[in-house]
Amino acid sequence: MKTHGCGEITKNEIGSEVTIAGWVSAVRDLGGIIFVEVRDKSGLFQLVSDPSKNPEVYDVFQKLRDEFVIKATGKVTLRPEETFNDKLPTGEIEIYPVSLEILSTSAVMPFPLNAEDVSEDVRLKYRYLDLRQEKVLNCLKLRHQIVKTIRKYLDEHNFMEVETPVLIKTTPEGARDYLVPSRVQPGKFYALPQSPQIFKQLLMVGGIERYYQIAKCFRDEDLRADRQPEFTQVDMEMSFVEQQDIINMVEGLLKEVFRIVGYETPDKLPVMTYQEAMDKYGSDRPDVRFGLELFDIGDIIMESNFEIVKDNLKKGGIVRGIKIPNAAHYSRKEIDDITKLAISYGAKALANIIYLDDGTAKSPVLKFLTEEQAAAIKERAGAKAGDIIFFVADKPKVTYDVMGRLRLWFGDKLGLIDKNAHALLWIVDFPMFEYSEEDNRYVSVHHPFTMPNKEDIDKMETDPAHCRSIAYDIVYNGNELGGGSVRIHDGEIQKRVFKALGLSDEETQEKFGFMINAFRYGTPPHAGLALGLDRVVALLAKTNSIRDVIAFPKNSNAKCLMTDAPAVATEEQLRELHLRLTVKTN
RNA sequence: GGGAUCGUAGCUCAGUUUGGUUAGAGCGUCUGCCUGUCACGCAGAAGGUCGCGAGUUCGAGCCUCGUCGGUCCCGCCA
Repeated sequence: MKTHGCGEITKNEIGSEVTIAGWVSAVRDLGGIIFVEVRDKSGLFQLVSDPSKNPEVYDVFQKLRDEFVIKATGKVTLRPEETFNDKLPTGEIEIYPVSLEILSTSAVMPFPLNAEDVSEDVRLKYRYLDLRQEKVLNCLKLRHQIVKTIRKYLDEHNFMEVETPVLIKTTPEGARDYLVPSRVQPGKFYALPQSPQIFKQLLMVGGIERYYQIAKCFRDEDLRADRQPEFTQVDMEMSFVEQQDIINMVEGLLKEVFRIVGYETPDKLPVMTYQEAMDKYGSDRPDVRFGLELFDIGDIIMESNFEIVKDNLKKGGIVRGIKIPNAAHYSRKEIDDITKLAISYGAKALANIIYLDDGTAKSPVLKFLTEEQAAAIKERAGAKAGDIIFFVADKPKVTYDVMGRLRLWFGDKLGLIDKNAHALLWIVDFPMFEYSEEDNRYVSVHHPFTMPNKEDIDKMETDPAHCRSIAYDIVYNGNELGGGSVRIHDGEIQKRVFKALGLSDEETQEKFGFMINAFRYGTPPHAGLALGLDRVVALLAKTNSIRDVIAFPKNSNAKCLMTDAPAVATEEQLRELHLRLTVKTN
């Protein structure tokens, strides 16, 4: 139907006849002469109607409106030099069509294309029109490039793509499952996978050795700008490997992916332990594009008369501080606001010491400290006249969290973040378990199939909080791109983990029996990782919402504004599924 | 589940402070004029249950309460 894409025609085609087809992007009717811009996936091209040159198409030109679909044939000609448009790749050429056909008309657009400020709900309702915008199209093009690159790389490294089921058995632990009622088995439900975790491990038992999948995953949790109810993971698993093999493989993969946006990643990425990340950055996904590292003054406080904090430390709490340079001039209100911010992050209080320009220090906490202790704190902070230090003393989780967020807030406020930087690093040695106040038991930090660190393995029973696992995350500019672990391939260790998680033998058997059974038949050591594809694409596209890189995303209430899903089911459907509603739906 | 914020023309917004005649602007649409535009230009016109409901009032876009919807955040997300 067409010989060229609109954006593909160059001056080399001058004199030859081409046929193009696409959407009318703009009509500029000057009375006699009419200019029309045609747009397709490849770009824009200008058509001209001139009564003295191609009068046979004038009537059709006059009928054209925005977003009509048309087909035009004519010879490519050079524009008069004074009318070159240097904003367009095709700005020096045009066509006076000898034939012009309207293939489809268009209703008036509900919102202007390529305008910056159209609200997202309007765009999502008409997502099929939104996709015509260059910016949106470019996001999908980038996503395609990235997926293509990933497939090529993994294929070249002997990975095999295998599809795993979407209707699966619900699994305990982790996020809330989406449930699908079974018609043929009344009262029973499938779950949609939160990830293909169990299946990819069983593929290893099955001898696949190297597996990957661009896998849809589902989690029924409340959404955020970077969270969708269904999202895509680049899921991979390898047999006969250790942590370093996965790291090497993924570094090679990321090198290819980042090359697409013109960034050459280092051959070896930095590796930081979880503990170091928490101590220095208050986060397991530290943004290392800037400093403002946290410091510990617990030992100094313990020598002092600061009884409230000392009590806290004795109960297992910690103290972390952050130094803000040249901030001593902050007003009382500014400091109050920062304190409120820290409280909103979960702190009970935020202490500060202001180092005035005259060399003296001002703080309500100085009365608890000797001069030596105050000097030690100043030195620990690396503070000088004109700086402020802020610190929090609380349970480790709260202290890290508050100080980590405060650090990010200051990094942003002080403009310390280089938006063009690419800070990739590995976080390793994650803890195996964390205590859940809600469930009154330990839960997996990663998942229950993660291998405990050999040195810590007996801590599973004696000191679960300090048992490290062989789990790793890849972090980019303060975002978790993905994570994985070395898996347990020994049934006995697996049973000990389930026990540490407070699962009884019966529960374990009922929920994971098939897996434990599978592991009885010769399980290769294996390890894997999954990347959050939507997030990877969003970050490389420099957009802050993953909705921008998903063709048909849902809104923050998990609703599709275009199709109005989810929708009510008919009485007949419910009856077939043996379901009765406890809410009125109309 | 909680917090913040928004909802006025097809789109983006002003008007809400201090309730008062017929609710405005830009873009878009339609009509006319216009032969080198590329955000074409010029002239004119159409276009509104002010999210919805109740209340206060002589009178509500504006005040009160409720409700629905959008966005962001907390909780949640192995």
